[in-house]
Amino acid sequence: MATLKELAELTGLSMNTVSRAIRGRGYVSEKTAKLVRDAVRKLDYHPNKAAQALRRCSSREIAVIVDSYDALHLEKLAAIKEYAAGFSHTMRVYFINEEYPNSSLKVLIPEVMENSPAGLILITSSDEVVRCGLELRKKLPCVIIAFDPVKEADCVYIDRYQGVYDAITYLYKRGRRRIAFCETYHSENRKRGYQQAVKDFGLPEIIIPGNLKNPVLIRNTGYLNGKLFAAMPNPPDAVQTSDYMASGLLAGFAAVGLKTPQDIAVIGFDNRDFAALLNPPLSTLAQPNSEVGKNAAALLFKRMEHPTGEPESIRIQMALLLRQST
Amino acid sequence: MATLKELAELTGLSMNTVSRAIRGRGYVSEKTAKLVRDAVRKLDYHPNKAAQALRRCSSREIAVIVDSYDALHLEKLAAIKEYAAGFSHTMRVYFINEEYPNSSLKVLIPEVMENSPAGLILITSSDEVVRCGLELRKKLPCVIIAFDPVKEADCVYIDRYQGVYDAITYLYKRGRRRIAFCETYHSENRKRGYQQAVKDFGLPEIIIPGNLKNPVLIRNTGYLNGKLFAAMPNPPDAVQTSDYMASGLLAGFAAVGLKTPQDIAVIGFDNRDFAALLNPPLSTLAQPNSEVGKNAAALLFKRMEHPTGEPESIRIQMALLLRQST
DNA sequence: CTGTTAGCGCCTTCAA
DNA sequence: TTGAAGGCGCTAACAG
Repeated sequence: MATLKELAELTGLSMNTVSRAIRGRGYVSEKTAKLVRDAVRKLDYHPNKAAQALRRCSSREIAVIVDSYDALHLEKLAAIKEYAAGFSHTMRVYFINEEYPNSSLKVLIPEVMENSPAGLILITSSDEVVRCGLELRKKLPCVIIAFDPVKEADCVYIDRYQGVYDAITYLYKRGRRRIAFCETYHSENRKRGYQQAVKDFGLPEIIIPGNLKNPVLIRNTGYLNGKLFAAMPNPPDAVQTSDYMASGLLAGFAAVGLKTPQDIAVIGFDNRDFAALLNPPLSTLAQPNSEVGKNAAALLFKRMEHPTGEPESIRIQMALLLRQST
Repeated sequence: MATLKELAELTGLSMNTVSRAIRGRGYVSEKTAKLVRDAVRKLDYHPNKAAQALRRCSSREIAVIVDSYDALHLEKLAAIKEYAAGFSHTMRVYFINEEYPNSSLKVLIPEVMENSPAGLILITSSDEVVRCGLELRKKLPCVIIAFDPVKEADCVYIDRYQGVYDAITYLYKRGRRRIAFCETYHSENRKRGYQQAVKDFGLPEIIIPGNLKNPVLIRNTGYLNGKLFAAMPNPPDAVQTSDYMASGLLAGFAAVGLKTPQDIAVIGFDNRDFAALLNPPLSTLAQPNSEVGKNAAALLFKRMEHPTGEPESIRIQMALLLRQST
C-alpha cells in the first residue's frame, strides 16, 4: 500500500501538505490540491487506518455487540452503519454466541476494548448483557437496545407492552370478545400489555402458559395448543402470541378444521421473515428495526459529543401489520 | 487505557521485557512473567490494536464481505470467526446492501482495503461480487464462497446440483414417478440437477418456470402454483423447489384439498428457519453452513501462508433433511 | 534473561 | 500557504 511519504515524493510536496490536502483541512492551494488528488489516484492511496487511529487516539469506529444471530437485528445494523458513516465512523459488529468459545460475552468484551471503539451499542434481550453494558458505559459512551427501558443508561427500547395493547384493541374493535394470549420465552412485558387491555375492555383473561426457547419446539407446542383450542367448550375467537407459536397454532387450527381468521383471528409478534409465508399470511406486530438502529446511533453520537449528562431512554412504537390472519 | 509504558513503570521493567512477557515470546523468567501478569490485571491492560497493527504491518484481521443480510450466512460467520481466533486473528464483517449508500459494494471495497486485512472471504451469490473477488485476490489472499465453483480463485462452493439430484433420487426411491421442479431466482444449477435425475430415471420433465426474487411474491406464486397442480389432468406426485416457493405450494395444496405428503411430496431448498414451522414441517436440502465457513477459513489461512500456488476449489455436499412433507 | 534503539504511517503543533 | 519536528503505543533487532 502506498504511504503518505510516497505521495510526498511523487508530488515533491511535504508529507504534511499532502496530508492536509487529503483531509481537506487547513490551507492548501487549489493547484496543490489537484496535484495531490492526481497522485492519490495514481498510487491508489488509502490512508492507513491503524496509523490514523494510533495518532488520533481514536479509532473512529463504533462497536456493536449483538446478542444473537437473529435476523431481526441485521436491519438495525444497516441503519447504525449508515448513520455512523455520516459521521465518518465505521461500524464493527460482534456477535455473541455462547456455543462458540471465542464468541462468548466474556471473550468478546476484551476484544472490543482492544479495538478501542469510540462508542458502543449493545443489542440484547438478556439481563446479563444489559448488566455488562452498565459496567462498560463507565469506560466509553454506550447505548443499549433492549426489551425494556434501562433507566441507568442511554437506551432505545421497543414498546412491546404498548404493541400488544394496541393489537388487543384492534381485535376488540373488530368484534372479538374472547381473546387469548400464549406465553412464550421472554413474553412478560407483552403479557402485561395483554392483561391491561382485556381488563380495560372487560374481557376474560385467557392465558396459555409456556416458556420454551427453541423455535421448533415452540411451533410444535403451538400445533398442540391449536388443537386444544378447538376442544375447549367455549373456545377463543382470537389469539395473540409470538410468530413462532403462531406458525404452530395456524397448523393446529387447520388440522382440526378451525378457520383462520373466520373462527379465530391470530396476531403474531416480531414480523419474522416467514410471517408472510404462513397459511394464511400472518398479521403481526413489527419492530421498526431501522428506526431503532437509527435512533440508537443518533443517541450514541450525541453521547460521544457530550459524555456527561443524564441517561436518555428512547421509546419506539411497534407497528401492527395486517395480513390475512385477522 | 493503560499502556505498555505504564506497565513498565509499575513493574520497574523495561517496556520491551513487559511486551515479551505479555506475548509469551522470547526469554522471560517465571518471576518476571508473574510480576507482569499481576500488573496487567491491576491496570486492566489491553494491547492497543492500532499500535500493534502499525508496528507489525499486519492487522491480524480477516475481512468477510457478505452479499446480503441473509440469516443463512450468520452461521458461516460464526465458524469463520472461530477458526480465525485459533490463529489469533479477528474477523471483521462487511454487509453489502445496495439500498444503503454506504453499504454498496463500491463503497465497501475501499473501506475494506483501508483496514488492511490479512485476508478476505467473500460470501456471495452474485456474479458481480465474484468478479470483484477476482480483482481483489491480486492484492490480498482471498477465498470466495459461491453458488458455483470459481476456477480462477480459491473457492468453497455448495454443490447444489448434486443436492437436488439426491433429492430427486430419494423421491424416486419412495415411489414418486411424476416429480416436478419449480424454478425460482438463481435456480439454474439446481434445475440441471433435477433434469439430469429425471432423465436418468426415465421420468417426465415437469418444470414450472419462474424467476421472482421477492420472498413474499414467490410465496404467492407458490400458492397459485399449488392450486394449479390440482387442476392438472395428470398432476405431479412430488415437487422440488425453494423453501419460499414451497411455503406457498403447501398453502395452495391445502386450499384445494391436496394432502401433503400423501398426494404430493415436497422438498424445499436452503433449510431456512421457517422450514420446520410450515404445515407440515418441510423436508428440505440444507447447506452445512458452519462446515462451509470452516473450510473457507482453513483455505484462506493456508493461502495466507502460501500466497502463491494453484487456486483450490472445495466442494461441500448438501444434506437432505427429512421432515413431514415427504 | 533484560534493556536500548529505532521506527511503523499518520496527524498536530509550531515555525517559516 | 507550506514545511519541520515530535510522538501516538508497540515490536523487532541488536546489544548487554
